[in-house]
Amino acid sequence: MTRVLVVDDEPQITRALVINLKARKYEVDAAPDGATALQLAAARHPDVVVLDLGLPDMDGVEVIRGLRGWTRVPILVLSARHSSDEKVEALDAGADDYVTKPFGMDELLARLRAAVRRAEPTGGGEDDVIVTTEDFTVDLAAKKVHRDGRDVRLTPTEWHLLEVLVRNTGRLVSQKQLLQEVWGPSYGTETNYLRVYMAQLRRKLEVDPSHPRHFVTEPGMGYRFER
Amino acid sequence: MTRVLVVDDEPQITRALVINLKARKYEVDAAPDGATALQLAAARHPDVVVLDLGLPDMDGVEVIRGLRGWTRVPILVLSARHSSDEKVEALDAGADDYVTKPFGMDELLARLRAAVRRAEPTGGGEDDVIVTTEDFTVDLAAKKVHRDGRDVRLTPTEWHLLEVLVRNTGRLVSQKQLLQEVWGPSYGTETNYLRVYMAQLRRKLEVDPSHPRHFVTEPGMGYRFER
DNA sequence: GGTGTGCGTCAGGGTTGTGTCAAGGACGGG
DNA sequence: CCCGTCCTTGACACAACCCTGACGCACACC
Repeated sequence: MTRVLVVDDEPQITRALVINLKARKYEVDAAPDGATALQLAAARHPDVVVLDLGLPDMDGVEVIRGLRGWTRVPILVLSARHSSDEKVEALDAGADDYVTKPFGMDELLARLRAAVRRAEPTGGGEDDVIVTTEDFTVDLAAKKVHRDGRDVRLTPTEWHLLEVLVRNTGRLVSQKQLLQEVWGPSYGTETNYLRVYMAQLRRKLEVDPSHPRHFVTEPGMGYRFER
Repeated sequence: MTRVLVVDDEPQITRALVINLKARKYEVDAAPDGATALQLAAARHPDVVVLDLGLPDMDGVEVIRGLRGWTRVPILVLSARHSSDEKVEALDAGADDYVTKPFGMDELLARLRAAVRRAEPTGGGEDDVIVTTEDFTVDLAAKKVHRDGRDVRLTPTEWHLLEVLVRNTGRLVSQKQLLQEVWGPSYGTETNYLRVYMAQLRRKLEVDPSHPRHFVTEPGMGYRFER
Protein backbone atom coordinates (compact mmCIF):
# COMPACT_ATOMS: atom_id res chain seq x y z
CA MET A 1 0.00 0.00 0.00
CA THR A 2 1.20 3.48 -0.78
CA ARG A 3 2.09 5.57 2.24
CA VAL A 4 1.52 9.33 2.20
CA LEU A 5 2.83 11.90 4.64
CA VAL A 6 0.58 14.98 4.86
CA VAL A 7 2.22 18.07 6.36
CA ASP A 8 -0.12 20.98 7.07
CA ASP A 9 -0.98 23.12 10.07
CA GLU A 10 -4.58 23.79 9.07
CA PRO A 11 -6.69 21.00 10.55
CA GLN A 12 -9.50 21.26 8.01
CA ILE A 13 -7.16 20.82 5.07
CA THR A 14 -5.36 17.98 6.73
CA ARG A 15 -8.64 16.33 7.53
CA ALA A 16 -9.95 16.68 3.97
CA LEU A 17 -6.76 15.19 2.58
CA VAL A 18 -6.67 12.33 5.05
CA ILE A 19 -10.29 11.40 4.35
CA ASN A 20 -9.85 11.49 0.59
CA LEU A 21 -6.59 9.59 0.66
CA LYS A 22 -7.82 6.89 2.99
CA ALA A 23 -10.91 6.43 0.86
CA ARG A 24 -8.55 5.63 -2.01
CA LYS A 25 -6.64 3.05 0.00
CA TYR A 26 -3.60 5.13 0.79
CA GLU A 27 -1.97 4.77 4.17
CA VAL A 28 -1.73 8.26 5.65
CA ASP A 29 0.43 9.93 8.29
CA ALA A 30 -0.13 13.57 9.21
CA ALA A 31 2.20 16.16 10.70
CA PRO A 32 1.17 19.67 11.81
CA ASP A 33 4.65 21.20 11.65
CA GLY A 34 8.09 20.82 10.09
CA ALA A 35 9.82 19.14 12.98
CA THR A 36 7.16 16.47 13.24
CA ALA A 37 7.24 16.07 9.48
CA LEU A 38 10.97 15.36 9.34
CA GLN A 39 10.68 12.98 12.24
CA LEU A 40 7.75 11.10 10.75
CA ALA A 41 9.41 10.93 7.35
CA ALA A 42 12.46 9.30 8.90
CA ALA A 43 10.41 6.90 10.98
CA ARG A 44 7.78 5.87 8.44
CA HIS A 45 9.51 6.23 5.06
CA PRO A 46 6.50 7.50 3.12
CA ASP A 47 6.22 6.92 -0.63
CA VAL A 48 5.20 10.55 -1.19
CA VAL A 49 5.02 13.75 0.87
CA VAL A 50 2.33 16.43 0.57
CA LEU A 51 3.79 19.55 2.11
CA ASP A 52 2.17 22.88 2.93
CA LEU A 53 4.78 25.62 2.83
CA GLY A 54 3.15 27.72 5.54
CA LEU A 55 4.20 25.97 8.69
CA PRO A 56 4.31 27.43 12.19
CA ASP A 57 7.78 26.32 13.23
CA MET A 58 10.00 26.53 10.16
CA ASP A 59 10.12 27.57 6.54
CA GLY A 60 8.67 24.96 4.23
CA VAL A 61 11.71 25.16 1.97
CA GLU A 62 13.81 24.12 4.94
CA VAL A 63 11.66 21.03 5.29
CA ILE A 64 12.31 20.23 1.62
CA ARG A 65 16.04 20.58 2.13
CA GLY A 66 15.86 18.49 5.26
CA LEU A 67 14.20 15.70 3.34
CA ARG A 68 16.42 15.98 0.28
CA GLY A 69 19.47 15.52 2.46
CA TRP A 70 18.77 11.82 2.65
CA THR A 71 15.84 10.82 0.48
CA ARG A 72 14.47 11.19 -3.03
CA VAL A 73 10.88 10.67 -1.93
CA PRO A 74 8.52 12.71 -4.16
CA ILE A 75 7.48 15.99 -2.52
CA LEU A 76 4.28 17.70 -3.59
CA VAL A 77 4.12 21.27 -2.30
CA LEU A 78 0.91 23.05 -1.34
CA SER A 79 0.93 26.78 -0.94
CA ALA A 80 -1.40 29.75 -0.75
CA ARG A 81 1.21 31.95 -2.37
CA HIS A 82 1.07 32.33 -6.11
CA SER A 83 4.29 34.22 -6.50
CA SER A 84 6.61 32.85 -9.10
CA ASP A 85 9.66 33.27 -6.88
CA GLU A 86 8.16 31.06 -4.20
CA LYS A 87 7.50 28.32 -6.71
CA VAL A 88 10.95 28.51 -8.21
CA GLU A 89 12.57 28.40 -4.79
CA ALA A 90 10.58 25.40 -3.66
CA LEU A 91 11.09 23.48 -6.89
CA ASP A 92 14.80 24.19 -6.99
CA ALA A 93 15.11 23.15 -3.37
CA GLY A 94 13.96 19.72 -4.48
CA ALA A 95 10.17 19.74 -4.62
CA ASP A 96 8.59 17.68 -7.36
CA ASP A 97 5.42 19.65 -7.88
CA TYR A 98 3.77 22.83 -6.66
CA VAL A 99 0.02 23.30 -6.28
CA THR A 100 -1.52 26.61 -5.26
CA LYS A 101 -4.47 26.85 -2.90
CA PRO A 102 -7.32 26.64 -3.34
CA PHE A 103 -6.79 23.40 -5.20
CA GLY A 104 -9.14 20.83 -6.69
CA MET A 105 -8.98 17.52 -4.90
CA ASP A 106 -9.17 15.64 -8.20
CA GLU A 107 -6.18 17.49 -9.57
CA LEU A 108 -4.18 17.05 -6.41
CA LEU A 109 -4.84 13.33 -6.40
CA ALA A 110 -3.87 13.08 -10.06
CA ARG A 111 -0.61 14.90 -9.39
CA LEU A 112 -0.02 12.63 -6.45
CA ARG A 113 -0.55 9.57 -8.61
CA ALA A 114 1.86 10.96 -11.18
CA ALA A 115 4.49 11.57 -8.51
CA VAL A 116 4.14 8.09 -7.08
CA ARG A 117 4.09 6.46 -10.50
CA ARG A 118 7.35 7.93 -11.72
CA ALA A 119 9.07 7.01 -8.49
CA GLU A 120 8.31 3.37 -9.12
CA PRO A 121 11.21 1.12 -9.94
CA THR A 122 12.08 1.17 -13.61
CA GLY A 123 10.06 -1.24 -15.68
CA GLY A 124 13.20 -2.87 -17.02
CA GLY A 125 14.21 -4.35 -13.70
CA GLU A 126 12.42 -7.66 -13.81
CA ASP A 127 13.30 -9.96 -11.00
CA ASP A 128 15.13 -12.97 -12.31
CA VAL A 129 12.82 -15.94 -12.12
CA ILE A 130 15.17 -18.88 -11.85
CA VAL A 131 13.94 -22.44 -11.57
CA THR A 132 16.45 -24.97 -10.33
CA THR A 133 16.50 -28.74 -10.56
CA GLU A 134 19.21 -31.18 -9.61
CA ASP A 135 20.29 -31.42 -13.22
CA PHE A 136 19.85 -27.95 -14.70
CA THR A 137 18.58 -24.41 -14.10
CA VAL A 138 16.16 -22.33 -16.13
CA ASP A 139 16.30 -18.52 -16.08
CA LEU A 140 13.02 -17.35 -17.52
CA ALA A 141 13.96 -13.66 -17.59
CA ALA A 142 17.30 -14.08 -19.32
CA LYS A 143 16.00 -16.94 -21.44
CA LYS A 144 18.91 -19.10 -20.40
CA VAL A 145 19.33 -22.74 -19.51
CA HIS A 146 22.39 -23.83 -17.61
CA ARG A 147 23.61 -27.38 -17.29
CA ASP A 148 26.86 -28.94 -16.14
CA GLY A 149 28.54 -25.56 -16.05
CA ARG A 150 27.60 -24.50 -19.54
CA ASP A 151 24.74 -22.86 -21.36
CA VAL A 152 22.38 -25.01 -23.35
CA ARG A 153 21.21 -23.67 -26.70
CA LEU A 154 17.50 -23.97 -27.34
CA THR A 155 15.59 -23.10 -30.49
CA PRO A 156 12.63 -20.69 -30.24
CA THR A 157 10.08 -23.50 -30.28
CA GLU A 158 11.97 -25.49 -27.70
CA TRP A 159 12.09 -22.42 -25.47
CA HIS A 160 8.46 -21.72 -25.83
CA LEU A 161 7.55 -25.25 -24.93
CA LEU A 162 9.89 -25.29 -21.96
CA GLU A 163 8.53 -21.97 -20.77
CA VAL A 164 4.93 -23.16 -20.72
CA LEU A 165 5.90 -26.31 -18.86
CA VAL A 166 8.08 -24.54 -16.31
CA ARG A 167 5.47 -21.89 -15.60
CA ASN A 168 3.20 -24.81 -14.68
CA THR A 169 5.76 -26.72 -12.63
CA GLY A 170 4.23 -29.81 -11.08
CA ARG A 171 0.96 -29.36 -12.93
CA LEU A 172 -0.26 -31.46 -15.79
CA VAL A 173 -0.47 -29.48 -19.03
CA SER A 174 -2.73 -30.97 -21.67
CA GLN A 175 -1.46 -31.60 -25.16
CA LYS A 176 -4.06 -29.25 -26.55
CA GLN A 177 -2.99 -26.45 -24.24
CA LEU A 178 0.65 -26.92 -25.10
CA LEU A 179 -0.06 -26.93 -28.81
CA GLN A 180 -2.19 -23.84 -28.63
CA GLU A 181 0.24 -21.89 -26.48
CA VAL A 182 3.29 -22.75 -28.51
CA TRP A 183 2.01 -23.14 -32.06
CA GLY A 184 -1.08 -20.94 -31.90
CA PRO A 185 -4.79 -21.22 -31.25
CA SER A 186 -5.57 -23.00 -34.51
CA TYR A 187 -3.49 -26.01 -33.47
CA GLY A 188 -4.70 -28.68 -31.09
CA THR A 189 -4.38 -32.12 -32.66
CA GLU A 190 -0.87 -32.13 -34.08
CA THR A 191 0.51 -34.20 -31.23
CA ASN A 192 3.40 -35.33 -33.38
CA TYR A 193 4.92 -31.84 -33.01
CA LEU A 194 4.89 -32.33 -29.27
CA ARG A 195 6.52 -35.70 -29.48
CA VAL A 196 9.36 -34.35 -31.60
CA TYR A 197 10.03 -31.31 -29.44
CA MET A 198 9.64 -33.08 -26.13
CA ALA A 199 12.25 -35.53 -27.38
CA GLN A 200 14.59 -32.65 -28.20
CA LEU A 201 14.10 -31.03 -24.81
CA ARG A 202 14.78 -34.33 -23.12
CA ARG A 203 17.87 -34.92 -25.19
CA LYS A 204 19.23 -31.53 -24.23
CA LEU A 205 18.19 -31.46 -20.58
CA GLU A 206 17.60 -34.93 -19.18
CA VAL A 207 20.48 -36.95 -17.80
CA ASP A 208 18.95 -40.08 -19.31
CA PRO A 209 16.67 -38.93 -22.13
CA SER A 210 15.01 -42.30 -22.57
CA HIS A 211 14.02 -42.34 -18.88
CA PRO A 212 12.90 -38.76 -18.31
CA ARG A 213 12.81 -37.53 -14.77
CA HIS A 214 11.69 -33.93 -15.25
CA PHE A 215 9.62 -34.03 -18.42
CA VAL A 216 7.04 -36.64 -17.60
CA THR A 217 4.54 -38.06 -20.06
CA GLU A 218 1.02 -38.61 -18.85
CA PRO A 219 -0.24 -40.97 -21.56
CA GLY A 220 -3.32 -39.75 -23.34
CA MET A 221 -3.42 -36.53 -21.37
CA GLY A 222 -0.35 -34.37 -21.62
CA TYR A 223 2.99 -33.59 -20.04
CA ARG A 224 4.22 -32.40 -16.68
CA PHE A 225 7.40 -30.66 -15.60
CA GLU A 226 8.78 -31.82 -12.26
CA ARG A 227 11.73 -30.21 -10.51
CA MET B 1 23.85 18.63 -22.31
CA THR B 2 20.19 18.28 -21.56
CA ARG B 3 18.03 17.83 -24.63
CA VAL B 4 14.49 19.26 -24.65
CA LEU B 5 11.72 18.51 -27.14
CA VAL B 6 9.23 21.39 -27.44
CA VAL B 7 5.87 20.49 -28.97
CA ASP B 8 3.60 23.43 -29.77
CA ASP B 9 1.75 24.68 -32.82
CA GLU B 10 1.94 28.36 -31.88
CA PRO B 11 5.17 29.77 -33.33
CA GLN B 12 5.49 32.61 -30.84
CA ILE B 13 5.34 30.27 -27.86
CA THR B 14 7.74 27.84 -29.45
CA ARG B 15 10.10 30.66 -30.24
CA ALA B 16 9.98 32.08 -26.73
CA LEU B 17 10.69 28.65 -25.27
CA VAL B 18 13.48 27.88 -27.68
CA ILE B 19 15.21 31.18 -27.01
CA ASN B 20 14.95 30.86 -23.25
CA LEU B 21 16.07 27.24 -23.25
CA LYS B 22 19.01 27.75 -25.54
CA ALA B 23 20.14 30.72 -23.45
CA ARG B 24 20.33 28.29 -20.52
CA LYS B 25 22.42 25.81 -22.46
CA TYR B 26 19.71 23.32 -23.27
CA GLU B 27 19.75 21.56 -26.59
CA VAL B 28 16.32 22.09 -28.16
CA ASP B 29 14.24 20.31 -30.79
CA ALA B 30 10.84 21.66 -31.78
CA ALA B 31 7.80 19.96 -33.30
CA PRO B 32 4.63 21.73 -34.48
CA ASP B 33 2.35 18.70 -34.28
CA GLY B 34 1.92 15.31 -32.66
CA ALA B 35 3.21 13.16 -35.47
CA THR B 36 6.43 15.14 -35.73
CA ALA B 37 6.74 15.04 -31.96
CA LEU B 38 6.57 11.25 -31.77
CA GLN B 39 9.00 10.94 -34.63
CA LEU B 40 11.48 13.39 -33.14
CA ALA B 41 11.21 11.79 -29.73
CA ALA B 42 12.12 8.44 -31.24
CA ALA B 43 14.96 9.86 -33.28
CA ARG B 44 16.52 12.21 -30.74
CA HIS B 45 15.69 10.70 -27.36
CA PRO B 46 15.16 13.96 -25.47
CA ASP B 47 15.72 14.18 -21.72
CA VAL B 48 12.42 16.00 -21.23
CA VAL B 49 9.38 16.87 -23.36
CA VAL B 50 7.38 20.10 -23.14
CA LEU B 51 4.02 19.36 -24.73
CA ASP B 52 1.16 21.69 -25.61
CA LEU B 53 -2.10 19.77 -25.51
CA GLY B 54 -3.74 21.79 -28.29
CA LEU B 55 -2.21 20.31 -31.41
CA PRO B 56 -3.59 20.46 -34.94
CA ASP B 57 -3.30 16.80 -35.89
CA MET B 58 -4.05 14.75 -32.79
CA ASP B 59 -5.15 14.90 -29.20
CA GLY B 60 -2.31 15.78 -26.87
CA VAL B 61 -3.22 12.91 -24.58
CA GLU B 62 -2.65 10.56 -27.49
CA VAL B 63 0.85 11.95 -27.81
CA ILE B 64 1.43 11.21 -24.14
CA ARG B 65 0.24 7.65 -24.60
CA GLY B 66 2.38 7.28 -27.70
CA LEU B 67 5.44 8.28 -25.74
CA ARG B 68 4.61 6.26 -22.65
CA GLY B 69 4.37 3.16 -24.78
CA TRP B 70 8.12 2.94 -24.90
CA THR B 71 9.79 5.61 -22.77
CA ARG B 72 9.67 7.13 -19.30
CA VAL B 73 11.01 10.50 -20.42
CA PRO B 74 9.53 13.31 -18.26
CA ILE B 75 6.58 15.04 -19.96
CA LEU B 76 5.64 18.58 -18.98
CA VAL B 77 2.22 19.52 -20.32
CA LEU B 78 1.24 23.03 -21.33
CA SER B 79 -2.41 23.88 -21.81
CA ALA B 80 -4.75 26.80 -22.09
CA ARG B 81 -7.50 24.79 -20.45
CA HIS B 82 -7.86 25.08 -16.71
CA SER B 83 -10.46 22.38 -16.30
CA SER B 84 -9.69 19.86 -13.64
CA ASP B 85 -10.75 16.95 -15.83
CA GLU B 86 -8.22 17.86 -18.49
CA LYS B 87 -5.45 17.92 -15.97
CA VAL B 88 -6.44 14.62 -14.43
CA GLU B 89 -6.66 12.96 -17.82
CA ALA B 90 -3.26 14.19 -18.94
CA LEU B 91 -1.56 13.31 -15.66
CA ASP B 92 -3.10 9.87 -15.53
CA ALA B 93 -2.09 9.25 -19.13
CA GLY B 94 1.49 9.61 -17.97
CA ALA B 95 2.32 13.32 -17.89
CA ASP B 96 4.65 14.44 -15.12
CA ASP B 97 3.43 18.00 -14.70
CA TYR B 98 0.72 20.30 -15.97
CA VAL B 99 1.11 24.05 -16.42
CA THR B 100 -1.73 26.30 -17.51
CA LYS B 101 -1.25 29.17 -19.92
CA PRO B 102 -0.41 31.92 -19.53
CA PHE B 103 2.59 30.70 -17.60
CA GLY B 104 5.59 32.42 -16.09
CA MET B 105 8.81 31.49 -17.81
CA ASP B 106 10.63 31.31 -14.49
CA GLU B 107 8.14 28.85 -13.13
CA LEU B 108 8.17 26.73 -16.24
CA LEU B 109 11.93 26.53 -16.20
CA ALA B 110 11.89 25.60 -12.52
CA ARG B 111 9.37 22.83 -13.18
CA LEU B 112 11.50 21.67 -16.07
CA ARG B 113 14.57 21.54 -13.87
CA ALA B 114 12.61 19.57 -11.29
CA ALA B 115 11.45 17.08 -13.93
CA VAL B 116 14.95 16.58 -15.29
CA ARG B 117 16.49 16.34 -11.85
CA ARG B 118 14.29 13.54 -10.60
CA ALA B 119 14.79 11.60 -13.80
CA GLU B 120 18.52 11.48 -13.19
CA PRO B 121 19.96 8.11 -12.32
CA THR B 122 19.63 7.37 -8.62
CA GLY B 123 22.62 8.69 -6.73
CA GLY B 124 22.60 5.90 -4.15
CA GLY B 125 22.49 2.73 -6.21
CA GLU B 126 25.41 3.39 -8.49
CA ASP B 127 25.50 0.44 -10.82
CA ASP B 128 28.65 -0.50 -12.65
CA VAL B 129 28.84 2.15 -15.28
CA ILE B 130 31.96 0.43 -16.56
CA VAL B 131 31.57 -3.03 -17.98
CA THR B 132 34.73 -5.02 -18.58
CA THR B 133 35.33 -8.04 -20.74
CA GLU B 134 38.54 -9.80 -21.58
CA ASP B 135 38.67 -8.01 -24.90
CA PHE B 136 37.30 -4.50 -24.29
CA THR B 137 35.65 -2.17 -21.76
CA VAL B 138 32.47 -0.14 -22.05
CA ASP B 139 31.99 3.03 -20.03
CA LEU B 140 28.28 3.73 -20.07
CA ALA B 141 28.61 7.06 -18.29
CA ALA B 142 31.36 8.47 -20.46
CA LYS B 143 29.98 6.82 -23.56
CA LYS B 144 33.37 5.37 -24.38
CA VAL B 145 34.64 2.02 -25.53
CA HIS B 146 38.23 1.06 -24.92
CA ARG B 147 40.09 -1.73 -26.64
CA ASP B 148 43.75 -2.67 -26.90
CA GLY B 149 44.78 0.58 -25.25
CA ARG B 150 42.84 2.86 -27.52
CA ASP B 151 39.36 4.28 -27.87
CA VAL B 152 37.01 2.70 -30.37
CA ARG B 153 34.93 5.06 -32.47
CA LEU B 154 31.25 4.15 -32.58
CA THR B 155 28.51 5.88 -34.56
CA PRO B 156 25.43 7.02 -32.62
CA THR B 157 23.38 4.03 -33.71
CA GLU B 158 26.16 1.58 -32.93
CA TRP B 159 26.52 3.08 -29.48
CA HIS B 160 22.81 2.97 -28.82
CA LEU B 161 22.61 -0.66 -29.78
CA LEU B 162 25.62 -1.51 -27.65
CA GLU B 163 24.12 0.36 -24.72
CA VAL B 164 20.86 -1.58 -24.79
CA LEU B 165 22.72 -4.87 -25.00
CA VAL B 166 25.18 -4.03 -22.23
CA ARG B 167 22.46 -2.83 -19.89
CA ASN B 168 20.98 -6.31 -20.28
CA THR B 169 24.22 -8.22 -19.92
CA GLY B 170 23.59 -11.95 -19.96
CA ARG B 171 19.94 -11.53 -20.80
CA LEU B 172 18.44 -12.26 -24.15
CA VAL B 173 17.10 -9.11 -25.80
CA SER B 174 14.48 -9.73 -28.46
CA GLN B 175 14.92 -8.29 -31.91
CA LYS B 176 11.73 -6.30 -31.49
CA GLN B 177 12.90 -4.76 -28.25
CA LEU B 178 16.24 -3.80 -29.75
CA LEU B 179 14.61 -2.24 -32.79
CA GLN B 180 12.14 -0.27 -30.72
CA GLU B 181 14.68 0.98 -28.24
CA VAL B 182 17.22 2.01 -30.83
CA TRP B 183 15.15 3.02 -33.84
CA GLY B 184 11.86 3.97 -32.15
CA PRO B 185 8.52 2.43 -31.32
CA SER B 186 7.28 2.22 -34.88
CA TYR B 187 10.03 -0.22 -35.79
CA GLY B 188 9.87 -3.89 -34.94
CA THR B 189 10.28 -5.92 -38.09
CA GLU B 190 13.25 -4.33 -39.82
CA THR B 191 15.65 -7.02 -38.69
CA ASN B 192 18.04 -6.20 -41.49
CA TYR B 193 19.06 -3.06 -39.57
CA LEU B 194 20.03 -5.26 -36.67
CA ARG B 195 22.04 -7.57 -38.85
CA VAL B 196 24.01 -4.72 -40.36
CA TYR B 197 24.74 -3.01 -37.06
CA MET B 198 25.50 -6.17 -35.15
CA ALA B 199 28.05 -6.95 -37.84
CA GLN B 200 29.60 -3.51 -37.39
CA LEU B 201 29.75 -3.87 -33.62
CA ARG B 202 31.35 -7.26 -33.98
CA ARG B 203 33.86 -5.96 -36.50
CA LYS B 204 34.88 -3.22 -34.10
CA LEU B 205 34.81 -5.14 -30.82
CA GLU B 206 35.14 -8.89 -31.34
CA VAL B 207 38.56 -10.47 -31.61
CA ASP B 208 37.21 -12.79 -34.27
CA PRO B 209 34.13 -11.10 -35.76
CA SER B 210 33.02 -14.20 -37.63
CA HIS B 211 33.00 -16.20 -34.39
CA PRO B 212 31.52 -13.74 -31.92
CA ARG B 213 32.12 -14.40 -28.27
CA HIS B 214 30.36 -11.45 -26.67
CA PHE B 215 27.59 -10.58 -29.10
CA VAL B 216 25.75 -13.84 -29.37
CA THR B 217 22.96 -14.54 -31.84
CA GLU B 218 20.01 -16.57 -30.64
CA PRO B 219 18.42 -17.46 -33.98
CA GLY B 220 14.80 -16.49 -34.23
CA MET B 221 14.79 -14.79 -30.86
CA GLY B 222 17.29 -12.01 -30.50
CA TYR B 223 20.78 -11.18 -29.31
CA ARG B 224 22.64 -11.45 -26.05
CA PHE B 225 25.70 -9.67 -24.69
CA GLU B 226 28.02 -11.89 -22.65
CA ARG B 227 31.01 -10.60 -20.73
C1' DG C 1 -1.59 -64.05 -30.74
C1' DG C 2 -3.26 -60.45 -33.63
C1' DT C 3 -4.54 -55.70 -33.94
C1' DG C 4 -4.98 -50.86 -32.89
C1' DT C 5 -3.53 -46.77 -30.52
C1' DG C 6 -0.32 -43.70 -28.56
C1' DC C 7 4.42 -42.50 -27.91
C1' DG C 8 9.56 -42.07 -28.93
C1' DT C 9 13.16 -41.75 -32.42
C1' DC C 10 15.45 -40.52 -36.59
C1' DA C 11 16.81 -38.21 -40.78
C1' DG C 12 15.80 -35.57 -45.06
C1' DG C 13 14.09 -31.34 -47.42
C1' DG C 14 11.80 -27.06 -47.72
C1' DT C 15 11.46 -22.73 -45.43
C1' DT C 16 12.94 -19.13 -42.75
C1' DG C 17 16.52 -16.49 -40.59
C1' DT C 18 21.28 -14.64 -40.51
C1' DG C 19 25.96 -12.75 -42.09
C1' DT C 20 28.10 -10.11 -45.47
C1' DC C 21 28.98 -6.86 -48.99
C1' DA C 22 28.26 -2.87 -51.64
C1' DA C 23 25.74 0.88 -53.56
C1' DG C 24 22.71 4.88 -52.94
C1' DG C 25 20.89 8.79 -50.27
C1' DA C 26 20.61 12.14 -46.40
C1' DC C 27 22.99 15.24 -43.65
C1' DG C 28 26.36 18.49 -41.87
C1' DG C 29 30.93 20.99 -41.98
C1' DG C 30 34.52 23.07 -44.31
C1' DC D 1 29.82 23.22 -53.61
C1' DC D 2 32.29 19.25 -52.40
C1' DC D 3 33.49 15.80 -49.24
C1' DG D 4 33.14 12.60 -45.50
C1' DT D 5 30.23 10.25 -42.30
C1' DC D 6 26.40 7.83 -41.31
C1' DC D 7 22.09 5.44 -42.25
C1' DT D 8 19.26 2.76 -45.31
C1' DT D 9 18.36 -0.72 -48.67
C1' DG D 10 18.87 -4.70 -51.75
C1' DA D 11 21.13 -8.99 -53.22
C1' DC D 12 23.10 -13.23 -52.27
C1' DA D 13 25.21 -17.36 -49.87
C1' DC D 14 24.90 -19.96 -46.06
C1' DA D 15 23.22 -21.75 -41.68
C1' DA D 16 19.58 -22.91 -38.56
C1' DC D 17 15.20 -24.34 -37.81
C1' DC D 18 10.63 -26.52 -38.45
C1' DC D 19 7.79 -29.79 -40.51
C1' DT D 20 7.05 -34.34 -42.23
C1' DG D 21 6.89 -39.19 -42.94
C1' DA D 22 8.59 -43.71 -41.69
C1' DC D 23 9.60 -46.97 -38.37
C1' DG D 24 9.90 -49.41 -33.81
C1' DC D 25 8.12 -50.18 -29.42
C1' DA D 26 4.93 -50.72 -25.44
C1' DC D 27 0.51 -51.51 -23.94
C1' DA D 28 -4.44 -52.60 -24.00
C1' DC D 29 -8.09 -54.89 -25.97
C1' DC D 30 -10.33 -58.24 -28.66
